[in-house]
Amino acid sequence: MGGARTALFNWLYARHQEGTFILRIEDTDKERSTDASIEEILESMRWLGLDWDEYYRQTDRTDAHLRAAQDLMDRGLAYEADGAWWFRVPTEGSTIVHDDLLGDVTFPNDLLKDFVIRRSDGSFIYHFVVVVDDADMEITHVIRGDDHLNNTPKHVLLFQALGRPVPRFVHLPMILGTDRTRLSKRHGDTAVLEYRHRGFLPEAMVNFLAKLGWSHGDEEVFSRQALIALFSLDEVNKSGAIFEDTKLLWLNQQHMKLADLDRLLDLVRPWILEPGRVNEEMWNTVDQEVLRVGAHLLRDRCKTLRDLAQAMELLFDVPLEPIDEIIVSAIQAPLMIAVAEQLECTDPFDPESIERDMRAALEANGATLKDVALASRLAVTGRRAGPGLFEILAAIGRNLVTARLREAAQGAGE
RNA sequence: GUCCCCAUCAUCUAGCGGCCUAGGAUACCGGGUUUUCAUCCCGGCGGCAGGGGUUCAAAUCCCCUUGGGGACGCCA
Repeated sequence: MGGARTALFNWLYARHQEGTFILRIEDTDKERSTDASIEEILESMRWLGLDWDEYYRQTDRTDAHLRAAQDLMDRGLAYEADGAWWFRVPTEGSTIVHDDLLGDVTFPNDLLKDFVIRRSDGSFIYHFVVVVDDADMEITHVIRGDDHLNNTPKHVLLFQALGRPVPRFVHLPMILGTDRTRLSKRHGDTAVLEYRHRGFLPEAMVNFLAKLGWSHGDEEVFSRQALIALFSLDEVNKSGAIFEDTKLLWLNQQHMKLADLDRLLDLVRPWILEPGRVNEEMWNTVDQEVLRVGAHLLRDRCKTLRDLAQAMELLFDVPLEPIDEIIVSAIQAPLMIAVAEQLECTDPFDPESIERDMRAALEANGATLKDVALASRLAVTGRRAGPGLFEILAAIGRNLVTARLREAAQGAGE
């Protein structure tokens, strides 16, 4: 999650500046960097919509690393010991890191020790490779996590030894878990893709992550375009933030309300099909307008795509999965039959006509809407709560509505 | 232990010396709207870690303490 936030800030900065966003996989540790772990990173980036202009793996650039290391050896700035190549750190003076966020941070050199740049097996160490790559790729801004601040003097020294300009640094504060320690797999860090699985919208995740450390006055809800337009390093915070998903849930709801309806339907589709009650054919043959209107009515009370999918199931011709018990009294049953009969001829089948005809039918039977409102809602939707009765009836459609009314009336008193 | 960073409500934060008896958002609690629920609107709860300075004036600047985090690998 921390990596995603770092990637996002880099991406926002690059896009805002209309610069180049390079995705570089730091795979110099064979143990850590597997095809699966790299694929997860790529898929997370794709899901979040963080598109890249160039792509590298550091291990693809070994030739360049070797040339740079050999250069240091040739000039006596590095030496070999125990089969590894070591960078010689000056014993005197100090190294200053100019950080655009934190200001100047001074590290006495005598506290730094010589460090390995090339392992005895011939592979290179991250600290060395990252500097060579940044220099070769003419990276202007190094925006990364706070945990790298202590490594930065090493990097500065290497840039200087290589005779290359030192880029600008921005060290972002850590994202903390609810236990206040750095977010890690052991302490409740959830993979980015897990949030996709939980039914979050990528733009909500992006909005949330952006706000974790960046703020723009009192504004809370940002579209991707707005973030690109407004993002500025000047508005980045210096202190660590705890990752709590209560606000993420709220943001997701906000973005679901903002989302284009057709896109929302595409996104919610897998969740509706997943339980298996609604199949592909039913999805394809149902009136699209039913889905659009239904999604529009239902999304106001949903936090995630999962919630929405569960709610939208009632739009399909499948047995209701009642959330609340459907209770129809012996007195209500004939009234509901009368309503069903009336609705067979209601035309058009829209909220206004339904309300008018329903009230008329009830009045003709000496009853009022109040007598059957809740029972009808339960019969047709399987729950006590939901959108306006006439709106949801109209959205569900005549056939399902009348069938469910009759079915519930028949089961009355059981 | 050594070094580095950070410090405003439970959480995310605004604040860059006077506009602050500290503003917004989430969460929570009330009220309104809604035939229901949600949305929405209104209100409430709740914080400048502590102590010294500097200044006419400090949440804002400086120092100390405390607290939190991070780094000290032939990991990144």
